[in-house]
Amino acid sequence: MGAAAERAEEEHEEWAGVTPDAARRLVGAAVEAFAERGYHATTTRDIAGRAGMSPAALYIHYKTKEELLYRISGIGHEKALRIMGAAAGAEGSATERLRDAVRTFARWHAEHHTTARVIQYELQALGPEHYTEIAGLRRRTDRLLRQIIQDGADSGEFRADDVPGTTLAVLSLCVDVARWFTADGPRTPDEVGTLYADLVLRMVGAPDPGRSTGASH
Amino acid sequence: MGAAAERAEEEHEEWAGVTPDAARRLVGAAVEAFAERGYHATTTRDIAGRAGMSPAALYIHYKTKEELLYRISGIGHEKALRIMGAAAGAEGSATERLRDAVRTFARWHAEHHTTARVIQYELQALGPEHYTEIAGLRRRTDRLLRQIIQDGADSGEFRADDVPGTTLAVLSLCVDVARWFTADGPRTPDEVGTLYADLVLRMVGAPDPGRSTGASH
DNA sequence: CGCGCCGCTGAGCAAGCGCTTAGGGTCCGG
DNA sequence: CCGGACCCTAAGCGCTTGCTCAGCGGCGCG
Repeated sequence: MGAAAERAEEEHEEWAGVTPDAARRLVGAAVEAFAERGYHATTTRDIAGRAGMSPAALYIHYKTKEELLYRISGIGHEKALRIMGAAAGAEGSATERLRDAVRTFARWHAEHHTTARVIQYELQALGPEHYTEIAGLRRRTDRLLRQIIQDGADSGEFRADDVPGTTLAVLSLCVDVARWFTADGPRTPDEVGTLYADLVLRMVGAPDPGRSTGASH
Repeated sequence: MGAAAERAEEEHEEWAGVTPDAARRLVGAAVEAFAERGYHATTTRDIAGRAGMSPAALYIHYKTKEELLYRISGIGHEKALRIMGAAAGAEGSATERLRDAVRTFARWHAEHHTTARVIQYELQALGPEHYTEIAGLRRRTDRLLRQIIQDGADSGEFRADDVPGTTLAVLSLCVDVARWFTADGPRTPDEVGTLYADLVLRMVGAPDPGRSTGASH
């Protein structure tokens, strides 16, 4: 399966793993609503309404409104972790892996900016034990990226005096895409990914000639 | 007045311009609460309680809870704009101005991370006309930074193929400091500012030798 | 001392919240 | 034809929310 087909499949139904159908419609509706107004400003009546059901129907599939957020956060962060893992586990130099990591990670945050906004900015609304569980996924993502940067620093490809600080900055940069990105903006998710990969490679002082050609059309 | 004295004065009373005393205590309490739990999850009873008053006292000084957020946003974004303006208006090369801009802007977002979190991440809770007014301040800040980067690109100091995109990334990086920074973390606001200035200068391909010496103490 | 004013409180209202419960369709195996 | 499993809805419960209002205490002024 080619990269394009793979991406199309991922995109087609982001919540394909959620069954039955009504439960899936509810997650979709909740993501939309949470991203637009925030978790606390969203009512269960609003979510149910968007999914085309009565308010009570929500509670057949989810115990509480918080559980909905928890499911969304879990699925989303697992996806983010898999994206980072694919880039980190690939073969190639630290430069190549970092470029791929930033490009795909930033692109995902743009493409799925509603989901990403929810899972990155509404975390504090989770209950304590759900929060720590999700925070664990985040830490694993963080460690994967840090390892790439550490590898590049060790091999001399990168000039990174402060590896944890640089990791933090790169992650912060990618995650924040979810905050400002809109589908009607001037940039496509692909362009954001490419731009960010270029910027980050320069940020870590990677050798320059490998830069891609930028926006192409 | 030296830089240290100036910073100490700014810090001493962030809301010094707000009178009378009770109104100032309310803004302080509101910023604290909004930053911790978010605007919608914060109750007027909580704000009043933190300020040591009854819930009704809030409405003597502010018409609505939203007006409190509006005042906070206004003061905060004006401060952010002044910081960026000071760096942009200073004399020196684009490199020097960009370093100064990123250093002070990121440092402010770390030092006043509670305020910054509120003004940067709770904007959507503002009413429509208050929102557009605050968005205007943000656009002015954005333009100041873009001009610095444009100057550097024009003079050949920077290699920035995509000036608006680079501006967006730099701003995003600095703003997002407010999300992850905590006072008990491993980095001081000063260190964050210095680190970020170094990272950004490399990101725009500025000549390297000007890098500062990093953490100093 | 007396009076008005300003800042504040105690009590509470209407509305909206998350969530529950009793019951009604619709389908399938027998 | 029946009976129950499965989804769903209408109605509404208890509670909290943003906000209001009548009234009170202490201060400055005459």
